[in-house]
Amino acid sequence: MVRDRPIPEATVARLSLYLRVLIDLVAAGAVTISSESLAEGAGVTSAKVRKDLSFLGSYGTRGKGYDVAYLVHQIQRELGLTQPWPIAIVGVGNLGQALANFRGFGERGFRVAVLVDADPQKVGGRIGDVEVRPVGELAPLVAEHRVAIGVIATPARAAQEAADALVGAGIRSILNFAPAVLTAEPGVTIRKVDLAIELQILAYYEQRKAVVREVRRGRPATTSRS
Amino acid sequence: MVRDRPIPEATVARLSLYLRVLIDLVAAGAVTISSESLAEGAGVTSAKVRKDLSFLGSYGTRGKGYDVAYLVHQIQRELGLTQPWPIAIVGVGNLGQALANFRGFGERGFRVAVLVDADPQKVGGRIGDVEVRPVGELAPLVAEHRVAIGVIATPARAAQEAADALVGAGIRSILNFAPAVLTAEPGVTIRKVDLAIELQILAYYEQRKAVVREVRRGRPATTSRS
DNA sequence: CAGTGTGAACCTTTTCACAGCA
DNA sequence: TGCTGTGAAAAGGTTCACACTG
Repeated sequence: MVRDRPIPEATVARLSLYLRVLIDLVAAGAVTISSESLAEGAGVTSAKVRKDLSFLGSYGTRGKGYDVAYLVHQIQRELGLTQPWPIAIVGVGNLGQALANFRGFGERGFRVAVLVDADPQKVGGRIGDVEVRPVGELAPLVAEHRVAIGVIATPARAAQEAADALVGAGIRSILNFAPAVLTAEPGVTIRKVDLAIELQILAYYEQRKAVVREVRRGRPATTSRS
Repeated sequence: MVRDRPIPEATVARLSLYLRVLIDLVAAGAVTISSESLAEGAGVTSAKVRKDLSFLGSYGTRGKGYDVAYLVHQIQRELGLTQPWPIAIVGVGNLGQALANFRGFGERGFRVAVLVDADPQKVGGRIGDVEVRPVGELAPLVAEHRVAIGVIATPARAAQEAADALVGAGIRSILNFAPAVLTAEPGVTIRKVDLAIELQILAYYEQRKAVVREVRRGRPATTSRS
């Protein structure tokens, strides 16, 4: 059963992370794990782990830790990963191909079921055992494969069109990799991953580090606001 | 000058987003913009825009809005984007190639200066005008091109090794695309982008939507906690 | 008077610290 | 005794609402 109260988004993201660590632990033969060890494996604090897991219910044993296999099961159930999700990718350029080939998806509950591209040159090609089809065929393909999640891997200028096509095909959950802000009717969830933004955040902190180094080297620290 | 107080990370991420919108506006010939319009273009609220921009100082004009060109300049300066950052990518598989070819980087202040791969088969290949070199040559290449930011696009099992190589080459800021938790000495910043996690978050909400639809269709709502 | 700049309220998330249980 | 589960406190981020100004 799914809980009435939704789990905080920050926790959902980490549950996914714990799942990865736990699956490795199962493979390594571990039977139980403490919040401390799981935290170390996931790169977070143990208090966070315990609080996060408490949203699933009380599955730990005081004094011992958590049963690894059971925890994997509970997290998968909560995240809706009991069966693989078929996904559709719009845009088979470099990024689309990388995503279609990404083994991490298969290992973590997703299956690339549909690939479409607006470029007729790309139609007919194959990635793995999936053939690239024209965008126009999206709706029947989505229906046929019962796709519920779409991924946009087009250039920015084609992204809104791709989103419209996905929504038109009945998809209500979209992951957008194009650097563009997309709009859709209420009820459609759009998440974005902006690769350049991630780099820019890094550059911001790198720049700060450089300044700190410079200040340490003997320059007076500035206190002014401009 | 860089502010003594760091800007909140959430704000840094959005500044980057505003920048993209503003650059488009400059191209379109806009001279001033209100927080309202910028908010619409970036997909956020106007209060957020104003609060975010206030971290840069008071660059708006009451009653009119912000000078677009000046704002672009200020954000670039704050984010450290006044000159392009040379970056190094470790791993030239599907994802590494996609990243190396990603035009968004070039447009947003980054330049792929170094590409390395552990696979001798891949060494010698070219992506754009950059040749793929062996991982062993990372240190001199990083020094030569003054690279300060590294990107890991290897499979998970090779990611820690890639991180060690980058740190050994003097890099202190790393963006990790491999689904693995990496460790490095203090002073090294590691950010991660986990493509599968993003999909899993989406799947979680999609699953919840499905449950809500089912409940609406006549099933009694559950109130139990398990 | 349109639209910025910003305290204050509010909400979310993290951290703390310890009671309670195996 | 060791480790979970969780209230309570703290920190971080968002939204509100309005004084202020060009």
